Amino acid sequence: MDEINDIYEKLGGVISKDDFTRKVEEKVEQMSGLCDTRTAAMLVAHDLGVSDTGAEQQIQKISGITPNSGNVKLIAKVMTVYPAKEFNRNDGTVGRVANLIVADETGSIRLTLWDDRADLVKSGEIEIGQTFQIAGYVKEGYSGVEVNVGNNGVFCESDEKIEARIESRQIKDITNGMGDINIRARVLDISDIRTFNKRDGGTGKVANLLIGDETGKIRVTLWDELTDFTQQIEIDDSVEIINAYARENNFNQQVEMQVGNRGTIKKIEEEVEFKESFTPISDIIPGESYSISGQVSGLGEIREFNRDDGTVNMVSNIYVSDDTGRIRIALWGDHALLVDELDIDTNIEIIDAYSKSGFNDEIELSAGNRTRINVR
DNA sequence: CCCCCCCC
Repeated sequence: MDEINDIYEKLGGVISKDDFTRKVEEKVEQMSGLCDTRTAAMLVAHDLGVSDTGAEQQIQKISGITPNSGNVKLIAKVMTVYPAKEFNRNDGTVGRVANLIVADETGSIRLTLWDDRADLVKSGEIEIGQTFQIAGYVKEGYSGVEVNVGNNGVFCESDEKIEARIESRQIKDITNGMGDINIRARVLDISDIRTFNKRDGGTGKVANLLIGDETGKIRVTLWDELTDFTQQIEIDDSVEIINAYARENNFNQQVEMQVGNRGTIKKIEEEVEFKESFTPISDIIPGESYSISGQVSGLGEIREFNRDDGTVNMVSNIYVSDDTGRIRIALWGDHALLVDELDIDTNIEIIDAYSKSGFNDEIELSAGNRTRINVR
């Protein structure tokens, strides 16, 4: 308890030493181990209206934290808790590390807890929604600026009311290599769950969503347990994704969002707006993905064919016209069956079809399994 | 780490 003497001295006798010690012990108990004695003493002093306890430092708002902020003190709410991990140090001891995302009213930041503090994650004592007084040092981590809290830092539950803000990115601003992406968006398409063999011999699961906001749309890849989420949502639901990262896909060079074991996705009540943008048929050039809206102006037959790998598929061709032109659409797989339901002049939207130079060097659209077709 | 861009 000697460590709290200097704090008691600063109180100038507003309380007896015994009462102060008792209050500190109560505070430690209240915090159920989430607070060390010294920090508890500072909180008690603060409760008594004495804030000049020598360790007071201005509370830093998260939006103002930069890689050069050094030691910072903040009060923030836990938004995401990642599992604690153990690792072996060179000296033979076992280190522990855990990450959180915390937020205040100005933004969010990654918090890295070490050793004893990481153990609080492992023991389940840190929950989403709790608010903490935090003191740590800032450094540039592999996915951006983060606050590190080791054994010399402060990590202490606080009853301060924090209006936490997770800043959502807009889809148009997502670029290759970006990390810690938070986004709210509308679900436009949901894939089946596929399984695959991992390099290490295990089995993995993968599923995709297409999501959109006011600024665009992007494909999202969900891995392993997160694929179950595709069973819990429907098209036009809105979702919030926390901590995704963006990577360029290596087969068509599109930037996609990945949600791995560090990310979360959940349904939200707020409805995110999305408006499909349709390209005039005359503006279509080969090698891109397009959405068009028009009327059916030609109908072909369903045809079965064998692919090189021996599998059987089917295709039908239709033509669609708008005010600017007319284009052939190849409907692949199940889409081929649609010709039986269409008439000339039926209004149709072909969404996310791939353009290429086809038969007779004319540009055509391929409606494959990532294409949606609306008939109205 | 996973996958459509295939037909005549």
